[in-house]
Amino acid sequence: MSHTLGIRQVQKRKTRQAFLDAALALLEEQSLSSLGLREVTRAVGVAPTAFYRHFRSTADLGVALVDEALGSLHPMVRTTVSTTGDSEERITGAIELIARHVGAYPAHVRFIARERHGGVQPVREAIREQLARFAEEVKAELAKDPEAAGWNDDDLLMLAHLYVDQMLITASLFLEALEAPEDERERVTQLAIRQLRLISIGRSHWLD
Amino acid sequence: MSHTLGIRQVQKRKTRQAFLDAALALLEEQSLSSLGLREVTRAVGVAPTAFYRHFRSTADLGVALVDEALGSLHPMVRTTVSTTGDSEERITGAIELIARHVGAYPAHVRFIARERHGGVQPVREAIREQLARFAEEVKAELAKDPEAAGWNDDDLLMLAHLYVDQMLITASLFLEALEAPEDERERVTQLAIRQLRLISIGRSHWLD
DNA sequence: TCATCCAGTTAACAACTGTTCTCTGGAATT
DNA sequence: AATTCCAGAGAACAGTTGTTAACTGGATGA
Repeated sequence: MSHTLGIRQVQKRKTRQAFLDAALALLEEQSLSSLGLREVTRAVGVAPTAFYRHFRSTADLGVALVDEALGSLHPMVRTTVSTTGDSEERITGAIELIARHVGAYPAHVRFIARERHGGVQPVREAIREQLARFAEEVKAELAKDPEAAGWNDDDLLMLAHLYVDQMLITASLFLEALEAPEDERERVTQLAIRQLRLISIGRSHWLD
Repeated sequence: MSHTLGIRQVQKRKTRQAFLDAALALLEEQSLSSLGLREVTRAVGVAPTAFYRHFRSTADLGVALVDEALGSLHPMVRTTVSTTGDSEERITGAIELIARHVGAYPAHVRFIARERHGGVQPVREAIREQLARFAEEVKAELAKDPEAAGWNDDDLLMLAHLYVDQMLITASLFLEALEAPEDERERVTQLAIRQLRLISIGRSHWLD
């Protein structure tokens, strides 16, 4: 069942990845709606027309970037939410995971934060879908927790969305603090932890 | 102390406002970093060079738009937070106010949501400053509430930021639901109310 | 071995961009 | 009444943009 790719397909994949990498780099200081096709091909070191062998448009490339940035993140979210242990441990664990991820893939995080409300409709839509999937997955994990007894589906999804949004806000804060001194990042960490803690408290008294 | 403006200054202000209006309209389907100077002057019906009489660059225009969109909003936020009454009444009141504002100034709201993490640094900075001011003001109002007894300054500011971010998330959801049928907007309203309610519950048990 | 395929190239297109310098005509100042 | 000021116009600049068509040459499959 192994699927050995020919030289041709391997080369094509490599070029395609070069497009994604170059675009992501260029998008650190501009939005997708101002990203030019020629700009990307120039950065890759390839003729402008080669672009069309891989993408219909820059919007199409943007959608591919959304998949790259968020597609592989679902398992991580699931395991993070479902981790057993003290509520406080889970909070600090989640925040540290976010901090680590932002440190490892800052350009991806920046891209998602920027284009979530950006000027390119298909990309906004793709991000919206992925975040909705995250919320559904978080909801499914929350439902397993004994604390979810008595909660209805709507309220669980409401809480899940709160967590997902909070995750993005925190990621964006870490991104801004990336180049800042260590104590600024520590400040962000403490802020994020307390916000999550307050939500957690609200959660545990929801049915009072 | 009345300051009557001459014909010249009145006309200049009018043209400047025309630039802001035209730009805001063009920004409904693109980001500021792709907004061209000529594009704006064409929409206003004026020569490209006239732009420089009012703004140094499109980034400069963007900063002016931030002030227009958020500058006049501070009194509204203050009075909303400080409104007396049942906690539940204050929540529904705040959400309805947001819904009304989004309905009245959708382009402004879209602009802020889009450029908060957008590709133009001075504009991001201007938005960040305004939101920080909002948080400080919300914090000041929260501090007056008897429920704030025993809270330290850091925690009050943490809560204030949570409210401000939640305000933006809600506004963005209303924006997406603007053209949608009435029941979708009602769904958003109910979601926002419950999220605010959960935060409010967390707040009241924070010191337990 | 030979015909087919197809990722990437080359050349050309009309249209667009930001910015400069020079000019104009009516408002503002003296 | 004479002078200064200045918002906007006009023309020109060198570069840029997306998209088309026709091509090349090495990998692929018969």
